[in-house]
Amino acid sequence: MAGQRTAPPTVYDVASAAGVSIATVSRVLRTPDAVREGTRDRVQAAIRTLGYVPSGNARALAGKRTGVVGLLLPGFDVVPDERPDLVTDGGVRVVDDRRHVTQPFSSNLYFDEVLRGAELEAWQRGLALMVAAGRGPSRDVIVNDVAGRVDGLAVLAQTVPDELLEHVARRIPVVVLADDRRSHGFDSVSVDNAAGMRTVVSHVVGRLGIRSIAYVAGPIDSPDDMERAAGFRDALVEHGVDPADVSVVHGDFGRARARELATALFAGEVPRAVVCSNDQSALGVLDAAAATGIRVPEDVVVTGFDGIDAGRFSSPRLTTVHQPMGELGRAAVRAIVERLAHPDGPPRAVRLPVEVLLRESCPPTLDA
Amino acid sequence: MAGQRTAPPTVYDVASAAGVSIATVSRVLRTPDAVREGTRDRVQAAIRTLGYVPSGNARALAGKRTGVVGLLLPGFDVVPDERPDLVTDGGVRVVDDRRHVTQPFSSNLYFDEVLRGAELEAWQRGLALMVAAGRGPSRDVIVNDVAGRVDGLAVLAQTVPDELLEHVARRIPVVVLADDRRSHGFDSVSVDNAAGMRTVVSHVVGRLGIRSIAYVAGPIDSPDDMERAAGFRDALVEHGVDPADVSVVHGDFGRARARELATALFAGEVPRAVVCSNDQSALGVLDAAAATGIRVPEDVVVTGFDGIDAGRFSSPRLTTVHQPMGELGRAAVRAIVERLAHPDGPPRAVRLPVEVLLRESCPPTLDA
DNA sequence: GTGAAAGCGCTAACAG
DNA sequence: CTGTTAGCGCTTTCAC
Repeated sequence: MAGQRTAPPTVYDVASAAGVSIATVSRVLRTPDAVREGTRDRVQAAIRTLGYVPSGNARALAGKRTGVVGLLLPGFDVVPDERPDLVTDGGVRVVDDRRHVTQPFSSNLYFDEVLRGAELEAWQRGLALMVAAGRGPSRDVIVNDVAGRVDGLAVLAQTVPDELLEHVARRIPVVVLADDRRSHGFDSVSVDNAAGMRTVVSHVVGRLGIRSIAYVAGPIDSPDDMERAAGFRDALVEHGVDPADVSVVHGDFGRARARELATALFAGEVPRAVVCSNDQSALGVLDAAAATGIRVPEDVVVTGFDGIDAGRFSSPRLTTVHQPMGELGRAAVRAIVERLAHPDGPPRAVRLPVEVLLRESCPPTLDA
Repeated sequence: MAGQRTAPPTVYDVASAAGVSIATVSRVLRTPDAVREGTRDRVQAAIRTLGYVPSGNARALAGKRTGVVGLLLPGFDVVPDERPDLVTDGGVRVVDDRRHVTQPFSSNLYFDEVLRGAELEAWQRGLALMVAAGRGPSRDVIVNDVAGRVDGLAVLAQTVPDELLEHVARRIPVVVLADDRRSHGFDSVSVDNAAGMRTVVSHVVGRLGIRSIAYVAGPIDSPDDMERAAGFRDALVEHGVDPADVSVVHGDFGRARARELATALFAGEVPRAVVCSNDQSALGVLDAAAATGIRVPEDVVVTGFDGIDAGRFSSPRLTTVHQPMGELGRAAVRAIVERLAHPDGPPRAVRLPVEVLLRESCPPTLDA
């Protein structure tokens, strides 16, 4: 049933088996109605018995379009998880997995969702999806490779250097995700970081009336962080808080670092709110609070940004600004399709709305 | 920078720009060392200035191999999540996301991991990955489409009907995942369900000395469930428990249904252990226990199977048999590559080891 | 309705 | 080392 595969049958094989020309075989596949029923049936029968599957490559070559869109993700590198304390029983490892610190974060990388969204949208439009990670030194090869096989390419921010992107953009449309690069001339789909941050902070300051605030920022070169920081400042100003009054610390978007920073912070005068530039940092702050005996939200409220899964499972559960990752993927595919339909015209930047999720770490109100 | 794309440059363009033949351009790309340095430089310069990206399709057609492997996932259908209680502030939705029942499961679908594993292995071997979901009535089209563009195809169990699979298997190697279909003549990569279940149950019966057991099974037609049930029975027999003494209830692998079943079960004589055929069911059992005031693990121990994320966050945390999903994906790509190298030879079935993770719902020992 | 023929852009002998 | 020349398998006019 498997083995012994010979050269796959081609249109020619089907054609002669059905006693027609290859053009007719092609028609049966692409425009069945343009072929007389009897002929069509014979061809289809031949296809079945020969086990014919048309070559997508030949098709793409002749048809000048591939029907495939590419998605370039940041390289997810393997994080070998080491676990202690194992016994082996009948060939099956048995591990004591209690009492370990619950792993820092869910293994659900955010781009899984982007990927699912992209796949869904591609499928709905009859397109196939090719994924690759732009990791390692072989990145150039990969990118060119993928670019050569697809009709359009979606690239997650910072996955590929601009120069490379510009190179492939001369062949196919490229849309950049989660990074508003309109200025660079690419189409882009991104999330409204500033508005999201402005909104949570408005809640903290405006609705909850908190004025003693600390801000845990991300790496200084992060475009996301810059937008969020701007939203943060806007909200402060809007509510009459002097930005100079809030203490800003720069983390690395990581949980561990945030925990250190927060521990130091809590050693001094504890602010009434800690606003974080992303969820991982916020979780680190929660860690620090728990370790220090500071209560959340009673003593300090904490907010994050991203909407990662782990924030739904933390205690207290994390108030955050949720980014619609699935939508990002879908919008990316849509953008490619549109650009394919309208090759000319100025670059477009799509902004996706975010959503503030108020959970226990910073609830709707402070009473109760 | 974007717009105004004209027909992409081809080898011919590069060749004439560099004053060489197309063969030389091809050589610069494939076997750079076979070209004199001066020539090579001129060609590379032409490539840069023209923005040349070789057509993967033409390449695949001429070279008789695509360098792409396909991965067919079960259709992840959109689960539109509806949330109540929203306010809108400055264009950003603000949602009260407290007090909701924590969503039934992590959105981390298990095949995300399979996908990541496959991508990683493909990348390491210089292959690209094409993904598609075999959903809906257009499945045949999708499958043929993908099959026509790749060198080999990995298919997640039950995603594609056998007949279709057999059809495409005549063109390219197919490997079935998570379902030992050796009997059908396909290569397969699967997980050792029976051994895993046998091992947890040995722990429950052998080490913990529990003899009053209930088993929450999955759908009767699930091959996974059958293997696990067999492992369950083996362990019982091995430890001298009469399988006829355990009450077996059939669920649907879903959390809600399991909760119902467990609630009914707990209304009668509460068993000392509930072994479940998958994690979702086990979580449902935990739900029922919590609602009924039955303590886990003091009154009843509960075990699951799969190792999904949600089991790490439940309370108590779930003892389970963890399946190496990432490895599944990697092994799938490996299997394809091997089959490509050895087209003939009998179908091979790869079995991946599982791991028992003892967590609080069924700890290593019952004292303390 | 159906067939003949010209490519699509590239690789891979085969000559020089 | 480099150029010539066949195709790879399919789509697509253009005739019939």
